[in-house]
Amino acid sequence: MRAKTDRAIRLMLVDDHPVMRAGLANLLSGEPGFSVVAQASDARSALAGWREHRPDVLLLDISLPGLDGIEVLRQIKAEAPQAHVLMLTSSEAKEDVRQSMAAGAAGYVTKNVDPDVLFAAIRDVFERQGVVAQGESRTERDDVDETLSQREQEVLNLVRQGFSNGEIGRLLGISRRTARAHVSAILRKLGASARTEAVTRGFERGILKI
Amino acid sequence: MRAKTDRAIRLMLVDDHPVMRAGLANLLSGEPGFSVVAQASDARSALAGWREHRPDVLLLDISLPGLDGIEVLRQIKAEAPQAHVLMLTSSEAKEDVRQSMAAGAAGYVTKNVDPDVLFAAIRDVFERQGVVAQGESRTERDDVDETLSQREQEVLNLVRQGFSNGEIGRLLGISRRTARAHVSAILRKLGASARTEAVTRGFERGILKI
DNA sequence: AGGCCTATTGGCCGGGTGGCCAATGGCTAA
DNA sequence: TTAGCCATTGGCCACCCGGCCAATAGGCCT
Repeated sequence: MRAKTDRAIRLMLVDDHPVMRAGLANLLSGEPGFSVVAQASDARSALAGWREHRPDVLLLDISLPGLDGIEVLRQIKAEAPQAHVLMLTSSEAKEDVRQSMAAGAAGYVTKNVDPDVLFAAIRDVFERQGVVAQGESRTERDDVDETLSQREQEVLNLVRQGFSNGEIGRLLGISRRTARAHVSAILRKLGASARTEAVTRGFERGILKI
Repeated sequence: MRAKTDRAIRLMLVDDHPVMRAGLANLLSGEPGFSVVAQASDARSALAGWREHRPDVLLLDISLPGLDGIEVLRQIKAEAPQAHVLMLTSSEAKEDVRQSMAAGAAGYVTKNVDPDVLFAAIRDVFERQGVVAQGESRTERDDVDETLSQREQEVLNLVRQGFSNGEIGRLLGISRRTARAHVSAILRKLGASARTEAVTRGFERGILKI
């Protein structure tokens, strides 16, 4: 089932949890065909390490100190569109999946899949390129996925801070009425009956981050 | 630095991420003095496995499908108060630390510590018993820690769902005015200026869970 | 016993909320 | 080009919010 070359697949791991990184490195090193050539725990060193080692496949976590993992992905794809990046994260939020795929991830695997699935995903990403093995999600809901516009996300981030419509208007340089219109759109799209519930939905869907 | 006995410390791992579990098991097995005797990925099998194997130290994650890891901890301490349980989780929320320690955890280690620290924590928990190696937290804030009362948490959980004070009153069988009083207390304790912000703070502090 | 926290309830009131009506211009996918 | 979404703005209006005033009662710690 493997490609023609028998060189091990050169991997780089990026995860902000040393325990997870060490465990993963151990796990992958024990699997024939894989070779962990670099590791990083934050965005800056992830980019530096990737440029230096140019791994065959980059395993990228989303929650990182400093820059977002997705932001790292964007930068890497910007300078090397053919890069193979496999998102490996705990986040089951649709929003993260959506953004990752939009940013050019070769795959998206949650940490609640079996190691075998991860191995297979890595091989697939390396050889064929593609594959979105997403794993079971227990928090996922099958809501209609109404995406918030840029402006609406901006407004939601002010709503979560407790700002009133008037304040939001002032902060964004628009009228109070317009802020209200955005909030109404947010409520409709998130299926919320009040701004308070909209904030909750925002967190649940991964639109808002802690 | 080790105890008098040279038997390996018998460990049980509970984490809902197979990748993390496998990695941890690998990592710990490679370290002399540790022996992983059992693993579990959910609350039910965690309790069953613990009863069967009675490990020297239980490494317990908090986010689990079904019951909370803290709930598992409570049940275990209820039937075996001398049990050594080391919380090993990604959560840096004060609330989780507080509840874990209150429930009798022997230690609390976040996954963003180095493996060596984890090893040391396990040994300490086993031998001396105690130790709260908590690791750096990047989201942690140095707020005053005003704890919400039971009733207030109950109210906050209704607030997050978008209920009005009147509805909360009806749902809890109290007057609208009383619900308001609780909300006011919540706002004061969380340093929020509006219920919307209170919800955000709730998520940030780990009082509310996604 | 006195102090402090919690839970409970009341009224007054300025300001905020969100649904409904309706309108404009820009941009994009079909 | 036509349809649809997006961002923008306006008024009307019933209802909700949260601060401030004040009060009663139980529990717990000193």
